[in-house]
This record gives sequence, structure tokens and C-alpha cells, in this order.
Amino acid sequence: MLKENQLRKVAASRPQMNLAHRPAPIPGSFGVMERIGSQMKFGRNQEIFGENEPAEYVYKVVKGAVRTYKILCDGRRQIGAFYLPGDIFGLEIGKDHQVSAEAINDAVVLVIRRSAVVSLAERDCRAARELWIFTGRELHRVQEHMMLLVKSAQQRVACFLLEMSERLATTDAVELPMSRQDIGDYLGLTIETVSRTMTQLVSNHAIGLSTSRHIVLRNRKALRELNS
Amino acid sequence: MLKENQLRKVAASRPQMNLAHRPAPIPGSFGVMERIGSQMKFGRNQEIFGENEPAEYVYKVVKGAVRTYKILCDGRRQIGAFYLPGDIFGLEIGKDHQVSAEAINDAVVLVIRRSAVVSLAERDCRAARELWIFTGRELHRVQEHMMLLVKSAQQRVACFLLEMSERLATTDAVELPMSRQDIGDYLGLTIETVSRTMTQLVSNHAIGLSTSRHIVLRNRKALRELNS
DNA sequence: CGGCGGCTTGATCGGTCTCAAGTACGGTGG
DNA sequence: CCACCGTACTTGAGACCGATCAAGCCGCCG
Repeated sequence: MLKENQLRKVAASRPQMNLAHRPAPIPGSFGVMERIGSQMKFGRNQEIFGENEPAEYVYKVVKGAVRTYKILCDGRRQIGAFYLPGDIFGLEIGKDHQVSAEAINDAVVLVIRRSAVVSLAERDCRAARELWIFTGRELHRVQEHMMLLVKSAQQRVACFLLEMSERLATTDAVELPMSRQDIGDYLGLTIETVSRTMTQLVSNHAIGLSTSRHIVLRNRKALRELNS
Repeated sequence: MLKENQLRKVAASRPQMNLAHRPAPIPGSFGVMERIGSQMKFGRNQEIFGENEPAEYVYKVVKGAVRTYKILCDGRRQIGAFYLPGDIFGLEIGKDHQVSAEAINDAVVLVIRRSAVVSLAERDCRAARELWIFTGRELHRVQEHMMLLVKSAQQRVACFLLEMSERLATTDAVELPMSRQDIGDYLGLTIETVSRTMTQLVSNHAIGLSTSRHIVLRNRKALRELNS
């Protein structure tokens, strides 16, 4: 697991910013981002920023998916969050990033200077309030994630699938952008346990698996009731 | 564990606010709290607010200690944080509290109307910024707490002791305000595992235990190196 | 002194991890 | 079009860590 990650890191190189290109506004919070931000592309597993690096920019996913993570002392990787199109990430209160961020697959990300956001908030109370609300939502998300980590493997996987379904599916079918390794590192489980648990859910008729990443939620109620 | 908690709850009754008493300012963030807040006392295990109740107030510990928690579907209790003198808690972005809060021991808490804080932030960008920074610190704290929950029992307990020592000790001796049950519910471990782990740390000469709550950090380096 | 709550210790159980092997799938080259 | 390869995923057997169940201890207070 460590080796895989290390390899990824070596492969990742810093991209040039395409500052010339001013994209059209996209709906969502931080309206300012769309006006003064610029777009960047990142390849699969490419690093977007690293832990402890200066937090110079704020990011918004346009296309693709992004993971943030920390590496533990024993080499394990704990994924802090998955960010999907429309999600903002990388906004820090302090000087440096608390986590690393990588593209999960080929991704397009809108980038804006943090200083622009912060200085706007110093003049405009409504912008400041938006910052506060954004960070509050992150806080809520991390609290929920923390609650996941003290549950059983079945409960964790079920919650994960329900969350992903809500975030990126309109029907009962979900196309997961991330690998079993990513899911395991998000849930604090091994890939084997994630895989076995998925298999159990299939035999319980709670989900269907056509390919390993294409999942059909056959019985949402059963999934929810695992966390009764 | 559930029973114990239920009993506590039954025992707890809603206190009257002492709105007449205006305490003298106390140093710390949210300077406004000391000017327009009022003090309340809570007995051991008394509820301060409950999950899903309207978040009408923001709180600051003056004396004693407070825990916030959620009850899981299987009856376990997950403690989200311990708040010690000087700490602010209960500030929500949304309408309702996301967690419950109880006094761990007899505690004095400064209370201020949330609406006063929020409306101030609407006029004063610096106040808005303070709110943002406070929530950002909470976010950072929860992220660290989440990282704890994927570590081994020894690592969790060692981290916990180091954290408590930094927060409430000036020397190597720490007087813990909370029970083994509280520690277990904070670390996602049972009381038995917490107790056994403490015993191990004693035999490793990493800590000393005169009473169960009076702990001496004999070898901080060893504790830190458990998380190498 | 007795009783009770909080803590410790012991024995056993069970869920998840580890290590190892096997399988499915997508891409690449013949 | 198929053979081959590498990567991702699944499945199995056994080990291990922490949970559970049960008993005993300590300190405090009536």
C-alpha cells in the first residue's frame, strides 16, 4: 500500500497553471471563484497539493474526483474525503495544507488564490459568512466520517455506498470513481475486508455488482437498517 | 454503558439561567462573550444541551470539564470532544446542535446567545473572521481525533495522555477529570482495553499511576514514539 | 464496617487483518 | 482477432487484537 502510494507520488509532477484561460461561471457557492479562478487539469493519481505545503490556492472540482489523505506512521494511508464535481476543497484557515490531495481519475479543477478569498472576506461580511459556513460544512462532514470509523465493517461499507449514491447517482445505479484501496483507506478497512463485505451485501440482495465499480443499490432500506 | 448514560440523563434537569449575574471579562477569544454573557453552573453528568435541540447559545468553559457526544444505534456512546477551562463549545453553523453536551464534573460555563454572536458577525468582518477561525480550529481538532480512531489501542491511549497533559498540566503530572468510560468512548475502546493499556504503559515505565486519575508522564518520548 | 461505583485483571470469543492464491478485466502487441 | 500481460479485485486459511463476560479489588462515603 505504501509502495503503491510512493510510486504514485514519484510519478506526479507539478502542472503549469493555465492562468490565461478564464472559464465561464459555474453555479455553486463561492461565486467569486468562477469569475477570478482558472482551470487546471490533473491526471490520474497526480498530486494537487501536499501536506504541509503552503495553502496558496482554493480548489473546486469541475470534472472527475479528488481524494485528500494523510500517511500514518506505519505507512497506512487515511483518506479524509472524496471530492466530486461541484465540491470545494483545499481551503485552509492556517498557512499550510493539513492533508495531501490527488486526482483519483483524470480531473478538471477550478483554482483560485486563497489570498483573494481571504481578503474579500475582510471587506465583505457576506463573503466572510460564506467562508464560515463552508468550513462548518466540512466540520460536519468530518464528524460524520469519524462516527463511521467506530462502526462495524458492514455498517461502514453500507454508509459509504449510501453516501456515494446520494452524491453521484440519480437512479439506484452508482459508478464508483475510486478503487477498493481508496474505499478501504477511507473507511479504515483493508481492501480484502471491503471486498468481502461487498460480497456479503450482494448475497443479502442489498446491492448488485455488475463490474467491481458499477454498483446497484437493490435494497436501500436494508443498507440503512444496518445502522438501524 | 447505555444504562449508565440513560440514568445520567434522567438525573439531569434543566437549570435556570442566572441572567442577573454579569461576570467580569476573562481573557480568550470571543471577547464579546465576557461582556454580554452570563454564567451557569452544571452538576456532574448534568446535560448542557442535547443533540438536535435548537442551538440557542454558545458556551465557554470557566471551570470544570465538559464532554460532547453522540449515541450510536447499538447503544455505544462516541465522545466527540472534551472541553476544558477556556474552551468554547456548542457553536453551530446550522439551527440545531449536532451533538449532546454534559458536564463531566461540577462545572461553571459562560453562556451567550448565538444570535448575538451571529448578528455581530454580519456587521463586523473581524468578528466574522473570528467565527471562521474558531470553526476551523474545531475542524482541525476533529481531523486529528479521526486519525486517532484508526490507530492501535496503545497509540490511541498514548496520544490521549499527551494531549491531556498539554492541555491541563504544567508539570509531568496530570489529574484527569474524566472516567475510564469517558476515555474509552473518546478513543473508541472499551474501559477494559483502556485499563489494560494503561497498565502496560506503567510496566513500560512510560507513565506512573498513583490513583487511577492521577497520571505522571515518566517518558514522554516513549509515548510519542509509539506513533513514531 | 458495609456497600457501592469505578477500576483492574483473567479467560474466552469473534471480527478484522495478514498472507497467499486465484480470477476478471482492460490494454497492448502480434 | 486473439494471446499476453499487468493491475485490480476476490476468495481462502490462519493469526491477532480488542471485545465480551466474569470475577475481584480499591477507595470512598454513609
